[in-house]
Amino acid sequence: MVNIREVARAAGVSTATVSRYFAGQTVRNHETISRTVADLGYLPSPLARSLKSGRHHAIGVIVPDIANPFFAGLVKGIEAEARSRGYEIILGNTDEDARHERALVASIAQRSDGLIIAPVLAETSSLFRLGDLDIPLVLVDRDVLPDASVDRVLVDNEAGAALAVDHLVSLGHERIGFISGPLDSTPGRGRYEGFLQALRQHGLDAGAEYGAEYIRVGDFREEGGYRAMTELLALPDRRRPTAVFGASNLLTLGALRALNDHGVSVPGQLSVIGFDDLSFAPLLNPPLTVIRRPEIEQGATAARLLFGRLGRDAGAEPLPGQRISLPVELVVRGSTAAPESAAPEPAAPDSSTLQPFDKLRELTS
Amino acid sequence: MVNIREVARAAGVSTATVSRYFAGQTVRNHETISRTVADLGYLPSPLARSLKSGRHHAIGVIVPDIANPFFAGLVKGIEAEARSRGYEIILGNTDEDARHERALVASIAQRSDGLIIAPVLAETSSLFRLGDLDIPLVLVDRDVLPDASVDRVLVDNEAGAALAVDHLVSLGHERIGFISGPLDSTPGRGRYEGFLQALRQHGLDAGAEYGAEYIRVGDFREEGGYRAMTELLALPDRRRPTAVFGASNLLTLGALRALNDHGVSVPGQLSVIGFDDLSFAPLLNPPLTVIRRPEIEQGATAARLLFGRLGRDAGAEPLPGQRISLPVELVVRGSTAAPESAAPEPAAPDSSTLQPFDKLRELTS
DNA sequence: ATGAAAGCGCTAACAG
DNA sequence: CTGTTAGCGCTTTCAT
Repeated sequence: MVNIREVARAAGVSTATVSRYFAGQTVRNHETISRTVADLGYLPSPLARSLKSGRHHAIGVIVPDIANPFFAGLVKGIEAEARSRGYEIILGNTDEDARHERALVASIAQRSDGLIIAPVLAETSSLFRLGDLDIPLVLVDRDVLPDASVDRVLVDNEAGAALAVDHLVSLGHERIGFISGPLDSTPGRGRYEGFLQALRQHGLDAGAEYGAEYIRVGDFREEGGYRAMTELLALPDRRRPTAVFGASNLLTLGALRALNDHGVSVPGQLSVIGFDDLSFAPLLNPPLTVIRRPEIEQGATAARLLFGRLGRDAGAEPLPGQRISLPVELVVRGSTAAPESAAPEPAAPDSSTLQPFDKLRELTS
Repeated sequence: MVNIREVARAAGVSTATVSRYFAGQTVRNHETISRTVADLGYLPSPLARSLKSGRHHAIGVIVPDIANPFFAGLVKGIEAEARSRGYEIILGNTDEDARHERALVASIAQRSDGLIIAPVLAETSSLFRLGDLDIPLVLVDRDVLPDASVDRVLVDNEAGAALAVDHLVSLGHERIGFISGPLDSTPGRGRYEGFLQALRQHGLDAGAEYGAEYIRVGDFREEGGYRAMTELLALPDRRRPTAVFGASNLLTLGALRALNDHGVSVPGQLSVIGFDDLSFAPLLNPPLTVIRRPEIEQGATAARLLFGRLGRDAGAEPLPGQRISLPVELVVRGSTAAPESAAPEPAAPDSSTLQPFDKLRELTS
């Protein structure tokens, strides 16, 4: 690797002049230097520059699972925004593991100028001390800290859940199952609260009894969705829900799989709506009705927030932590419809309808 | 940021001793140093270390589209493997743009010890000079270079395509459409060749005429799949294919969307098989039969190959470029079945069958 | 406009 | 085992 000294020597100037040349300052031997640089194929070492300047020109991005389409989209949005400013992306995948996350944050924070992180779902107590970081931080998707000095990009989970309930109620549903995410995470909690509140607003029972029957709380994984749906299907026939709201894409996918396996037709026997759109949601069986949130935009927004802080002088007065809430929208596709009882021809449940639920008991025992 | 000098002073030793302490060498004042480091919260600067050692402890990963599930899985596999060795991942997203790719390679190569790249699909001439890089390189998924000194991790595209054809032929199909990727890319070309060869092996016509009718060549994007499928559907009824093989996940998804839009039932009127599995393929309408290749494993393999090179002494004799081909497998789900004509009751095509194709002409005009 | 020189934080001879 | 010192490649005063 050719360095600045060799260039300086070959061009007959000092290293300082070559450095100034690269800084865009006017130098006498512009031409000579330019040619020498090209001849030697010289490139300034980013490492040495960083050591001198104290800036890495890189930002860290830490997500729970890059293979989850939501986070992949998030990263894509961040990458584009960072790249356009000449910044590198250092990627970390926590696998939804708090210990792992702590290690990643420690390691990546040392090599970047700022961090965007979608924190692991876990008790607050087990969380790394984000406040200890000495670089700017932007939290995405999940809000885990009371610390006022970090930015956050979230979506209006309450409004999203309410949108889902409104939609189902307007179709005539009254027994609505809810497959919830963990309540100690903001998305999980927010969608849960939004669900209950919307239910009450529609004058539907949302008491403890309702919760015990129709609400299943789990993690955000597909397996949890499968299990929750299976449990809901196991309810006595007359009390089983006519619609189900899945609190995340994976949860909903799991529920769909359970429905498939148990031969329950959607939306014929049961309507399904999910939180989070997916590129392939229109191709699902049936096309999935969802609450959509803009994942790429969420990433881009987080990046812009971060660069806003990075651009400020070190001496400037500290910005208070911003909290940006992105809007969600209802996308109606084929998986939601009026409940059977509300159909024009209220066909008495025949054996083919009942069978899946009977079969179910064996499966869940 | 506290540095090594402050630690040395506080502990009453020289910086060299502190450095040795961190290198795991035996030092007299182990205890004192350990305590001082903890008190001051000292962490060695990776930047300074790298400048000194010449190693970044980071590898670059460049993919065409991180939001594509295949590449997301690939990155996940690489990340896990790198992380377990204490290496950082620097991520680049080319958006399938050769110019963009060149810039990314130039930028990322300067900040990492090795590169794993799934190259953009483009004419060879427009490719960056990978040979010019002075760090190890592993090519994944797509093979673009004659250069013998780089490693490659690919899958057996020919065998995969043959697997798909075998499956369709065994079901009784004889007019098989093929939605191909670009022929100037190895995956595109390989699957194309495999398709044709398998056809011939089954004694089916695979001449120029066949190609003109049943083979549609495009890019690897969903939109291309949609268009190709639309064109295939526009063929005169008696000559239209009874099955279609999509050369990539996006291509197949696009084809499925076209089929949906035109009201063609799958596999009733047309069987569909795709290259690349997807986590949600079982949930598609209908569950998609695919040729599966292991994306996470492909990423992990690429990373292992790269670290194999990184671990070698600079002086060691250069390893020849390895070429690892990972196996593919057929996963039969619901989107493939015997053709209509082979069904027990060969129902004469009625208007409902014809309609979509008639409607089609308007749409494609 | 330019060069000499100091220094970012660390490691590795070298001499003890 | 330990301290002194040079130096990784660059930028930036400080003079000139």
